[in-house]
Amino acid sequence: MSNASGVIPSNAMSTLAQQNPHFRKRSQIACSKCTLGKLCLVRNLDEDETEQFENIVNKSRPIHAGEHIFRIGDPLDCIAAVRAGCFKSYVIDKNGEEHVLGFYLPGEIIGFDAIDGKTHKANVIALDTSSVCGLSFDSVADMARQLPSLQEELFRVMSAQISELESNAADLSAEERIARLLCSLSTRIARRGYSPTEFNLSMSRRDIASNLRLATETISRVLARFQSAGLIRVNRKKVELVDLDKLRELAHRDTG
Amino acid sequence: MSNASGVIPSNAMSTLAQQNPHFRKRSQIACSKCTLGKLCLVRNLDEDETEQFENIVNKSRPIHAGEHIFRIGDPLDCIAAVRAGCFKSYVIDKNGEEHVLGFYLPGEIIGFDAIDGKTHKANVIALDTSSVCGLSFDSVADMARQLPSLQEELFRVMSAQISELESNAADLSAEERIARLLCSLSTRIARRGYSPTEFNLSMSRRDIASNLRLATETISRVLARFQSAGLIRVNRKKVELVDLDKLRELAHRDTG
DNA sequence: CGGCAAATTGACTCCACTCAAAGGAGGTGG
DNA sequence: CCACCTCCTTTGAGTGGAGTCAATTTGCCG
Repeated sequence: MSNASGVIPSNAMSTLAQQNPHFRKRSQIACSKCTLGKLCLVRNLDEDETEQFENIVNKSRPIHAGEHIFRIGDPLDCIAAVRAGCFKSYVIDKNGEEHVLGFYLPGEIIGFDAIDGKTHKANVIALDTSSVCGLSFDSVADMARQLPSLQEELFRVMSAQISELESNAADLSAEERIARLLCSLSTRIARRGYSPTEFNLSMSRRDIASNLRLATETISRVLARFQSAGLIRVNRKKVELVDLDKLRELAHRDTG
Repeated sequence: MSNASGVIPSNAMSTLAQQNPHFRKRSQIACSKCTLGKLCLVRNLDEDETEQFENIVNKSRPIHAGEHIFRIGDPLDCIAAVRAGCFKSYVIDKNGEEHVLGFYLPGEIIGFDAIDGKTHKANVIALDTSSVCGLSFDSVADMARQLPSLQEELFRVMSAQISELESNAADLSAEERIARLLCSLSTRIARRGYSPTEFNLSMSRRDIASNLRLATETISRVLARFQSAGLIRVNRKKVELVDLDKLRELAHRDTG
């Protein structure tokens, strides 16, 4: 499947964060007052530092489901911190097949893969109505040299992404992979104070399948199997994790 | 398979880079005179900066095949830059199965996954007689705040690792995965000035299989198939890439 | 209501795994 | 130096989990 609909070729995109329409400077909501609170890069910054940080943040306008914020080849103007909604990153292989690399929830940073080579290596598209904060990477790096705890946080988040990707490389069965994704979403959603056992799957079955290297039909079948085993209850996009412990057990094959 | 042979439990390991026997300060070979030259983190440092950098580097003694330099749970004293030889990183899952996360060649940095959580997330073992430079991560980070090009290089290398891991997540056939590994090794070996078409596989078939999420037998079979197709010539650890172009074609399914 | 895409369900296929066994290669001890 | 042992690798035969193909159902939106 190709993403047909007359998309803007990436080289038509602007090359500066300030010019990218998604990341234009807007009426600010101070980082210190952001609902994400301590989930973002400002985690360990004190009041003064947070204020400093706010100066390099561009809040975006609302982004509608289906809108791209990055495309492969875009120059690394900025990385993005998800404020609300949900994104997926993906590439298209030479057979025209889409491959979903990952999902991004509020508080997570998109674009670390773009630092090497200074161009984005994946397309990133909103799955829900969303918003992001754009961060000029150069400015963040500059500021990180002044603020040790910002640099530390950057290294930490990148390191966590490396760990996460390494552990995703494991050779798991379809059930294990799906259990793992459900648990991962649960944890990440819970961090923001929402229910860890009841949430919406913003992504389609096809997106899940692509991300987990499975067929769409397998997702349906395994979710049905989980449901009849009493592990979850699922209806379209709504899932309830009935037996989170057992799901976690299924998911965590690692760490001997 | 479990790694039996009376290994030192990780908590018996020392907690400071200076105490870790692998990374004791030794007779220095200056970074500026290192055979790796511009492959290491000092890539973009000028003469003075390189000299400064040398002060935080601990060269290791020779490390024999089968020796560990990190174990899961070890505190993040230092990360390691491979000087010579070859390493693999791996975890043991709860079934006692080893899973190989990656291979490391000279010039590559081991341990970025340890920054988050400040403990190593994988075991790292030498596959050949090897040596490494130990870098106290805290010192590197401190210095990165003084030297913009060091900071840039750190971000760049971590970013590259994220990209690499993302692209490894693709759903490839056994042939594609093996072709990709061969091409990857070829490129990384060529960077150091050695032949891109003739080299040694330091790792066993089993290690390759584990890393690529395949069975050992599949590695043998596919290599045999590649050989009879005239793509490679292989004898035990020795491989010659006869038709590198066709291998690359097989490997690069990505980037549409 | 009608049209379309997403999701589900069923039947069959195939790639890679498992099980099994036979060759090498390298190391050790007598 | 050779016999022996062990581990790694290769090769063969059969199995199974997930994919493919196809048909149907469901939900969504104009």
